[in-house]
Amino acid sequence: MRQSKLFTKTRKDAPKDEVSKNAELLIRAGYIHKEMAGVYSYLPLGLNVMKKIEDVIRKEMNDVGGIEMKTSVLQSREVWEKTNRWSDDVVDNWFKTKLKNGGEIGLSFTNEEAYSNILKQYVNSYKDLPIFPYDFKEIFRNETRSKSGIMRGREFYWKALYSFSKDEEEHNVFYEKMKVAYRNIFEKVGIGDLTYLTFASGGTFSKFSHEFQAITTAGEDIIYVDEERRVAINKEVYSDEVVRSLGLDKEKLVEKKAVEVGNIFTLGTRFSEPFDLTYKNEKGEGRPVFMGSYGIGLGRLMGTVVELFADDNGIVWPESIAPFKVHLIELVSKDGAEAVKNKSLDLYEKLLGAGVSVLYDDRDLRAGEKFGDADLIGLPWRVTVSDRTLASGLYELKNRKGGEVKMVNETDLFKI
RNA sequence: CGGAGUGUGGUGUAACGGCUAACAUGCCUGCUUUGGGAGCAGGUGACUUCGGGUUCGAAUCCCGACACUCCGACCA
Repeated sequence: MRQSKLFTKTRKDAPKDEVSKNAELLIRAGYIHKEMAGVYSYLPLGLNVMKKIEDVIRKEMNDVGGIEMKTSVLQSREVWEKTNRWSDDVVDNWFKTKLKNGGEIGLSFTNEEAYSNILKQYVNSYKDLPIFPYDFKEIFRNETRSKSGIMRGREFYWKALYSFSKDEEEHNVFYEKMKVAYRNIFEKVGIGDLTYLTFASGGTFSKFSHEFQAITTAGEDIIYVDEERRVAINKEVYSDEVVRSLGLDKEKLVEKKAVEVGNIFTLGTRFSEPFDLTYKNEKGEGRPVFMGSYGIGLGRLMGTVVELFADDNGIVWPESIAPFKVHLIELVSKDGAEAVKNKSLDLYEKLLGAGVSVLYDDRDLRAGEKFGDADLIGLPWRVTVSDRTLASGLYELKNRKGGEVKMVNETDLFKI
């Protein structure tokens, strides 16, 4: 896209009401707009990143058999009363509102009820299972204190998948697949090395749930990491007994701050029972469906990536989720303006033709400003066209992450 | 929800209880300049979050509300 058409602008000053690095940079670079504490609008660049993250997750979910759908944001009181989670005494962070006729409804704050209620209508036989529906959706939580920029909001976008299996055994097979799928996701968005499968409290149906914790001081959780085995224990369940039961060596565990970028959880029959979500087995006997839940907060993931890779000059996106792959900078001088513009436009169109996403800085600004913006916005590759490059017949290519600059011809540019 | 702090042009800041609320940046005009946020000139833009109070006089002091940030509790 032409940057002259991008209505957002960068700013030099950090917003005074943000301390967290992710929000500060994302606002300065024009990715997001703060509406209120814990609530952000996603501007064109920000939405672009969210979509990229969404695509990465969607692919992995589909690969393990996930089927995408979308549950409603407005939630019925009746449905939630079945699991005893409507009352504010039980769930204290509901956003609730009223219908004109006086009926009370809630804004979705998680999806177990919605899925169980829907699936009850379609699951009758063992032949219908297992199934793995999921959605991407806005979730609302009336947090008493939101913080850390987009990493903990009152409104956030997540992916939630629910598994519906015949029994625990079948569930476990899928659960293990999801561990792999999640690992792939975090690998692809560039935080694989820093993300640890973490044992956390499991609730009623399993000893542990599993969190994916990315190491960052911006995180809110404390975990104990075993570097060799690539696993960790959340402080909330940490004890000598747990360490022993997992076969870990207490001496090797290192305490780290981390952020939970995903979690997978065995629900068992906790939701299927109240909804009477059962199926008939081969013998015609009714059996409760065995469930699991698998969530990833996309905004939090985006914020985590910013926190982990940003440098003093701005954001540094991994290629997989950068809003554009290339930042094409044209630097026009008085004499060669037309030649540079023609060459830039030509390259812009060739790149687009080759399927490369490009942010083309066609604005009439000075070099320093354009470079500063490019660093702040953080696209992986910066290509500069100017009198100089024209004279050499080469392009200047700079890698945002490593910072190395080289002059390349068009063929090599396209190779890279 | 407990504790602490803050609220001033679009943005970031300044202003002892006392002149027409200042500076920077942004934005607009013109000139000049063109490889790391240049320069000059002119211009635009704030009833100082809201509501009360004290005072001859309030951005400034007091009370209340709201908002935002941080620490804690809680949570993906």
